[in-house]
Amino acid sequence: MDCNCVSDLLLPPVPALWTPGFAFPDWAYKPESSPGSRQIQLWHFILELLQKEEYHGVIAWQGDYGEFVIKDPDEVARLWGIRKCKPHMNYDKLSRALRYYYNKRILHKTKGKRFTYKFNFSKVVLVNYPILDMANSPFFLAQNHFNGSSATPDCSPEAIQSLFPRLPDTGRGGLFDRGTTAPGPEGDKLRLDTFPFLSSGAQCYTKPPSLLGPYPRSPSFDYPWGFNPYLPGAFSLNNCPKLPPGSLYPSQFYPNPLQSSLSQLPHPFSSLLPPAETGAGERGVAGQNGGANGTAGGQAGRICLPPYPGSLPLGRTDIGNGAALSERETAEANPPGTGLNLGLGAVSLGAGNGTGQQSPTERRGGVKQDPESDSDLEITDLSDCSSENENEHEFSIRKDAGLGNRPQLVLDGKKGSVLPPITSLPPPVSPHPLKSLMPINPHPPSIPPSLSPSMPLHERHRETETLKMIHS
DNA sequence: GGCGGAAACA
DNA sequence: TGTTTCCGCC
Repeated sequence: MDCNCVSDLLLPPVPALWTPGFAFPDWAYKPESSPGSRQIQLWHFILELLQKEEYHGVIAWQGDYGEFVIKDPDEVARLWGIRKCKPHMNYDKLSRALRYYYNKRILHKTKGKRFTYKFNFSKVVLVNYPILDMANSPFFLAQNHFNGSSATPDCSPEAIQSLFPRLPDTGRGGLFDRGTTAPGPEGDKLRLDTFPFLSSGAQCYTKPPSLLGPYPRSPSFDYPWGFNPYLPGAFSLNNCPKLPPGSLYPSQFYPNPLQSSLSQLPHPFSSLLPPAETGAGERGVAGQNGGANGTAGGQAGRICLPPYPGSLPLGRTDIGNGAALSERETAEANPPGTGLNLGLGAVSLGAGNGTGQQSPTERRGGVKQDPESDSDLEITDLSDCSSENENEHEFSIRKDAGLGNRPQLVLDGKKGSVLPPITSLPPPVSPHPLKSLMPINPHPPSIPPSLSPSMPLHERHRETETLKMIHS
């Protein structure tokens, strides 16, 4: 018998990149960091409850940033038990599981306050999040605030390294190049050979080319942390927990996304910026300076836009610039199926929908909330629980209503992007990712025929000399 | 209530 | 690996 328990039902029916609302992206289910398991983890379940207004009676943010109080421990335990098909779950067991997070520094207890815990968001985000978006994550940026001091989050190379355990340890093979420069802001550089998508030959860029259109992914890189930056939405802001407008999260904890530039980050992320980086508007210009060889002044780790002057419909993927686009603008710039809108999606919070909300008490009857809901938080009755993963299919092409019945690519149990219609795919024009940054149908360059590469060199030279004479 | 050890489990 | 279960201790 199928398990009507929520272990399957709660998984987003579509890649979270596409899921509107304050849904957690795929990484929240940790398929990468928990190989072989797509089961929801407790900390994420807690976050889910916290983001649902209807559960504010049982659990809610309270006190310092990241701090929450379990108002109804039994109910939270019951919900968790439902989710995990553990009918005998209770708060004692749940709290033991929460204590398990202490060591992992995902959570810690607020001493002196009953049933009160506090998230270490920097850890939560870091563990699951690619480094660049993490840098732009309001959770991460707000870490300073909720630490209750001006202390910076632990961004030491050791800390970063510890968060990417699959990478080789620090040192020559580590995340950071050390030893060649003195300690300090310039002392430890993210190694570009560890992040091939940051250096990629002669130039550098901030966008995974997949966001700009398909291209032949060859040669393929090995991404040691299991995160492929070329996967759709890998760098998308939509791929990180969204700031629900008017939501559970006090607005003062979330800086204006326009201010959420890397420059706000402490070392070592600040070193990722080109010098004198001030605003998103100048990003492209700065990018031209640093785009020539992937370094700036011999320093590694600069991130810059390619020196392509044309506007790119990048939507929200621009670091520090993405929020400048409204959802509508984003949607218009990247209509579905173009292959350009990967990682984009409407964002709204369930808390604001004002319709169809059920209290936890109402849910106890096992009535599933809004079947059309994108939310993965749909608590159902335990009575049909039999197994946890019977409905999981590791390899499949599935159709989901939310995607207009377009087939969704599912590889190795990991949901991928929606396959755009074949007709929408631009021709694979270049094996090099950067080439995809160029317009698909660029205007023919207005260069004199003498500079045409098809002309033999000596003829070109002669033509050039002729032109010089004419000009003089 | 809160903590952590330990064993079991999937 | 991430819990779940049990337990003794504070």
